[in-house]
Amino acid sequence: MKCADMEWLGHPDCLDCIVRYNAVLAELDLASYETLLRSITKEHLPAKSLLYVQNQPSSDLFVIREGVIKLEETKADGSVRIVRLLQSGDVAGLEACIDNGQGYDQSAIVLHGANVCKIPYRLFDKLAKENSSFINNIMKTWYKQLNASGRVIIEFSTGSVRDRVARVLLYQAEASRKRGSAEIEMLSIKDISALTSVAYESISRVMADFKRDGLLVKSGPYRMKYKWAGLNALVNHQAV
Amino acid sequence: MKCADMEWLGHPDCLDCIVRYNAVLAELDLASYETLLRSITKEHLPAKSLLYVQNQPSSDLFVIREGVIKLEETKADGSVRIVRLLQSGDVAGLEACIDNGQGYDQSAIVLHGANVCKIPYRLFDKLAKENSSFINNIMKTWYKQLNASGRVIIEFSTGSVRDRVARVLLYQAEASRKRGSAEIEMLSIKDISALTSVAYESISRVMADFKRDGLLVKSGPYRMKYKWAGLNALVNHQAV
DNA sequence: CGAATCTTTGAATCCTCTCAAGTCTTGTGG
DNA sequence: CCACAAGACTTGAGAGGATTCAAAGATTCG
Repeated sequence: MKCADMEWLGHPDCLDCIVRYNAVLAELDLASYETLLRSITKEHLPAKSLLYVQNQPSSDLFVIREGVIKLEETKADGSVRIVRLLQSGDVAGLEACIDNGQGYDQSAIVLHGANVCKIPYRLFDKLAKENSSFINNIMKTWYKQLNASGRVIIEFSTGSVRDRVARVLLYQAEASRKRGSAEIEMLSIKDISALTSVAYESISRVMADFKRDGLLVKSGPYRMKYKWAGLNALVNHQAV
Repeated sequence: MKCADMEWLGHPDCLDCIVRYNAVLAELDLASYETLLRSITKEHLPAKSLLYVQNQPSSDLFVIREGVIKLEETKADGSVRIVRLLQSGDVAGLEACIDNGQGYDQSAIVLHGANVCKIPYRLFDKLAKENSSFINNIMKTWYKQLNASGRVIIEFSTGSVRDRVARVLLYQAEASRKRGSAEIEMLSIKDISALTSVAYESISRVMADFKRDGLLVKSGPYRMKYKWAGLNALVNHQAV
């Protein structure tokens, strides 16, 4: 589905999305906008589809609008690890653009369905050359995102299993809160396992505890309601 | 010690260092170089001194020439974690410059003594404004550094204690190899503990094993010789 | 040389993993 | 719309690794 078909130009959603989340395009004049927006496609991707594959030559970057995307990295020894989770507003595949289409660092996999905007690398590159502050802003945003998510990953990889799972849930909850929702889109137990480096059976046990304690209540397929305060207390080792 | 005093201009060491490691200044003409280099100071810092402190307003960035610097982050609950190790050629404090002097993300602490080049943020900023490709290059370099070190940190945080310690040692060994040395500047057991989130007693036990097996031999204060092949085999779970 | 700090080592406990056997979901095809 | 197969999740029990607490032994630096 082409942007033009969607009346992207001036589409409040789009402007809001790109400008707000990347704070990048504010300085471009409208003509540049038009060029930019017309070659962006808006796509719906079903569960388990691939945005891109690790090491493959890169041609696009993506802005996530809805849903959760996991970035999986396969190491030399064949083990797979989720190194980041992307949600609404996050950008996927920028590393490849920065590196001139040399290849993606990870594979990007849709969890339970997602809406994304696909931006051709060529466009990105052109825009970067025409407007030098564009790439500076992108880089700053990207740096912050990378830095923040790096910290998150460390938190998912340390502490007791209980703490780790609680932190993953809180991370999910935080994103859902921003969208004004009281539900989270559940990661599968195996995904949480790949994210935390914990055996999936152990995750299952902890999740069962959380449900017993009423911290989590299933509210639909792949959906759960959560108790923010309770999870927070867990992570900070306080009484509820 | 001012740059001018050290005959920095044209100093092969300096050109080599900045140009080679950051691939950033190559495009600047010599006049720009002169402005730049004169306000850079070269400093020797003793063990345990601070390059900067977390959250303090930032005014400088640093290029590490010799020695090891640890970046420590204190979390809200008071716990401290080493989130990165910097060695020769790495850049410290760039995040603060990108964020307009808003404050450093971590505290940077010298381990056993270090030589660094201190670059005022103002200079950096000025240069960035005068030369738009400057900051792009810096960002690319920085992105790669951040990305690589993020991956390293994950490796330090997962797997058995034995694996983690071996990976830390290998990481150190790799840096020492680049300098053409067969020794590593040892981290203290507590530093390794803060880096791997493992109890320091457990680290001690593993290190004792390594010494018993001849993988490590003490060669001076804070110095050790290492067996590359043996450590590698450990991490990859192969026989030696 | 001596105080402070860092490291080693032991033993008991606790946590997490592994293996194994079920149960529950989800989505597909009749 | 239901039934079934495949995959996801749960739960138990035992083994092993890591932490903790405690006390003694090295190092380093002034």
